[in-house]
Amino acid sequence: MSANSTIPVTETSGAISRQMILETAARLFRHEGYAATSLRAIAAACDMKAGSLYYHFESKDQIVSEVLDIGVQRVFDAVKLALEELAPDAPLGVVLHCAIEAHLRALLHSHDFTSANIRILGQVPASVRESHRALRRAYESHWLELLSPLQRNGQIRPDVDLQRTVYFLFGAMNWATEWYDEKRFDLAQVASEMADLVVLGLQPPLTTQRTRA
Amino acid sequence: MSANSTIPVTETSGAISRQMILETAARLFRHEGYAATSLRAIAAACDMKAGSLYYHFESKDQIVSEVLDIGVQRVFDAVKLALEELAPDAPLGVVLHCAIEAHLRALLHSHDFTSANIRILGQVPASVRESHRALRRAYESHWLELLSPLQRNGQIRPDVDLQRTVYFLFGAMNWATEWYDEKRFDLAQVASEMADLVVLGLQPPLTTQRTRA
DNA sequence: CAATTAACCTAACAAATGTTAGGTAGGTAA
DNA sequence: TTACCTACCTAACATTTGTTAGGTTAATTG
Repeated sequence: MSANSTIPVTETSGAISRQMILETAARLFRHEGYAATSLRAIAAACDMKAGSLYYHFESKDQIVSEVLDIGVQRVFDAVKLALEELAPDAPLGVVLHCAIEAHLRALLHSHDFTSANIRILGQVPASVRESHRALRRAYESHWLELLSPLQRNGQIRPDVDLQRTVYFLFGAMNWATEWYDEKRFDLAQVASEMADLVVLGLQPPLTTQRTRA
Repeated sequence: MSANSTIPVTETSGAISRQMILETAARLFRHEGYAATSLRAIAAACDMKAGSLYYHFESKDQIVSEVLDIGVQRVFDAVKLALEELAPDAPLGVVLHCAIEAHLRALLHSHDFTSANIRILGQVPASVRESHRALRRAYESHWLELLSPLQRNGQIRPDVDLQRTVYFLFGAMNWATEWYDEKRFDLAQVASEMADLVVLGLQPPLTTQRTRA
């Protein structure tokens, strides 16, 4: 944390390596799974040897633990940032579309951390999963607090259970890691369709379309 | 396949063992993941030794391959069976509720095969995943053929992309393996809420509720 | 210059892995 | 009884695993 006066932006070589290890681990975890990704494979992809990883991390558990946390944090930050740019009285459709697109973009485009998170959460040791749960809960709560005023507002049917709705939404979004292909789909359009489905439903409107609540 | 005239229903002891191995493997795969589940662990849970598994199966790949196929087939059969009991002109809400509940029930209650399927699909060797894909495609198509006439019917908005809708639905349903707890939730109610969300959407109806299309 | 430190490597360890070859107890059939 | 077959077991194999102890090199610091 000490300021370097001569070389201002350069991180230490160790911090760079550490970052590369995490990114490599995330990529391998995502594609091969947790147990199938060996420390030797991670090290080799970083042009290192397995033993050297222990200079930066205490154990494999610690590596995967950081990967998991970074994964949620990235989506969390992306969604928060996107929502901050909205007007405070933005209607339900706009809010959901914005949040969904931010989540999907962080999940599918930006980094391997988020995809890895979803894929391997069920495979890591219980202790790792346990210590990771608080962050996931916090992200879940953020969505609840996003929808809650909109229901009090009358923009969401009062008989809708928001907790379950968030589960459904997370499922629909996170499942995209299984089928989304950036060559075949347009992310913005996928986000629009998902928001429309959730807000409007499948059934056609009963009255003329230009009605305003 | 030869008929046994004296003991009619009894399967051979080998077939019973084979079945037990598959069920045990499904349970362990589901909870521990693919790579973390050793043949010795599967064998021990069956009161056997690892080498004996090779009397019934050629390899670990073959075991996991059968587990995957059984997993999809169970949901497939359950959904088909449930839909057969519906009137051919049943409205969208009823059809979806019926199919969703059948899928969720097979996924969450009946067996470990379906949960294992979702959890470990991304971890198995590519060759196994490849040979398993046809069956998954078939199940996906079944849902498409379920919704397609309803859209031609006018019960689904014409601008909805059904392919994407099925993806969203699968995600919402399959994600339930991550949060569903049979002590805390009622499966029938969860299915109802999900069907309502997809059919009606979150927003309140614009006109009086007793309108009929 | 000497001393120190950061960032690796080498080489090994005990344990666990999928898999195989060959053996064996118990029932069935001739 | 004899022969055979089913359904296992034993014991080993070659790898691979996470992890550790100790060594090495280059840069930095005093």
